[in-house]
Amino acid sequence: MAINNNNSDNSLPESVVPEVVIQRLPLYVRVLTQFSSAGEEVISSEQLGTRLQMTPAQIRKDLSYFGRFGKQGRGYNISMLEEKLRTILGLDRTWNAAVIGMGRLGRAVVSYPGFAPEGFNILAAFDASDEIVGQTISGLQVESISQLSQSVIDHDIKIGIVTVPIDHAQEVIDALVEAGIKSILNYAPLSPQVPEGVTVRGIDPVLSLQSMTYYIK
Amino acid sequence: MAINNNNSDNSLPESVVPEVVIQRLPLYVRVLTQFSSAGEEVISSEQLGTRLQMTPAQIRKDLSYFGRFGKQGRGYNISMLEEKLRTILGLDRTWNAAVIGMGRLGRAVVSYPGFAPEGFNILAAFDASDEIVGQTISGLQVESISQLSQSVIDHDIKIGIVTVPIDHAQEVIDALVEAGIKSILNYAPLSPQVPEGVTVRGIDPVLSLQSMTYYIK
DNA sequence: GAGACTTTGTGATACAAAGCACACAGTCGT
DNA sequence: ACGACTGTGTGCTTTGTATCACAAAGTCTC
Repeated sequence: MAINNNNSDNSLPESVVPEVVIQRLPLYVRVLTQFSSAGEEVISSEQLGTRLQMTPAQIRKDLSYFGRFGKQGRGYNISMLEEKLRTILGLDRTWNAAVIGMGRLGRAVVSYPGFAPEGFNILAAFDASDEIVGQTISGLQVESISQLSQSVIDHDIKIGIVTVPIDHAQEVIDALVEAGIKSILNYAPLSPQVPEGVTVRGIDPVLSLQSMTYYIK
Repeated sequence: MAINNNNSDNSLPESVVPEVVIQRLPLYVRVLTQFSSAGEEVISSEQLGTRLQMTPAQIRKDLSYFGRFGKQGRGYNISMLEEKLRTILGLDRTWNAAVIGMGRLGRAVVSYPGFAPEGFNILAAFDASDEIVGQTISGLQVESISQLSQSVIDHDIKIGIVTVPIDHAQEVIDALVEAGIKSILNYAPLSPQVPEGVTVRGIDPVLSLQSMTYYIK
């Protein structure tokens, strides 16, 4: 069967690989990194599955979308697999991001030390308020949102992180889309409308809590 | 994405409802609240679907797991449906939570103003470090983790929010489970191991970014 | 280097979720 | 108060995803 899944990006809009699979790959990368720095060299789908609480079969199937990385009777070479997965995901390079909304949440995001080590660099910060524009926060000079388009070009920004209050979130997202951004991380508590080809992921702790309470009872 | 475990064997009809459905209900509640405060009284599955970018059929199916809330030819009464859904989810009451880990992230979480209005009250804060225990942060006296079990009882805490560094996350989660907590919101970048009956939801912006980069290309 | 053992990669199968389509209940205009 | 509409609730179909199961490929031991 083996539909030939090369890494070369043809401009075909739809990928054959299910989105759920893509979302699991970073999980694999993370575990591989851990095992790797623990000095291990080889790992089986069984071990990966135990760690991630999923079946070995699912892991093998997921990986089989992209190639044949394992050796029968042995398992996967950890550093080789990690590198392959990073390349597939585009994690073999760095990505520039902008944060829009420099309130409490935006400040927490720009000063969060977890992005840079993973190759995500926040290079620009925006706000609508004249009070805040011009201030320097975590080493970033806050710009006016009207500068967005230009700044996206200047800094080669590929990712927008939205931390504005809910009532401005949709318009900020529209502006990001207008500026050519295709990947948005949205902290505002709404389901934004975006055109095809734009990926949005929401970070919403309240939503998570609200679905957990169903099970306490 | 995150691995969650649930299986409270209550043979109640509710245990039959797929977890994905439960996770969508808070979304419906949110939109209903918005429409309601915009003065609307009735909404159709079509309108809801447009707003949430899903098919009307899916919304009707989801709701049909819990009863018949709509009127043919008219739609759903907004405030009635909102109330029903809140009751189903257990959002018709407040829930007490504890935050464990009072570093940068934990401080941001306890001072985040988005939880209380939704009925989630953070009543206790914990840390392992002697430096921090005893301090007052956002009106909370930081306690030692050894106090956890007792504090869970004293404050009737039902939700644990984990904001410790990754290398202590599993042990903190174990301690929460040990203390009888069944719902955990995990900010640490790992897939924790928990026994059946405990629900964990992960908040992990890096993971979200890492799966988005696949699509920029 | 032969035979026992391990673990992959994948077709086939089973299961779960989403979407369709329509009978039926209720609404609205005249 | 009746006919044209509207929109729900749901059995059935389709699509999508996870799991099973096993041949093939490789490893390890003596």
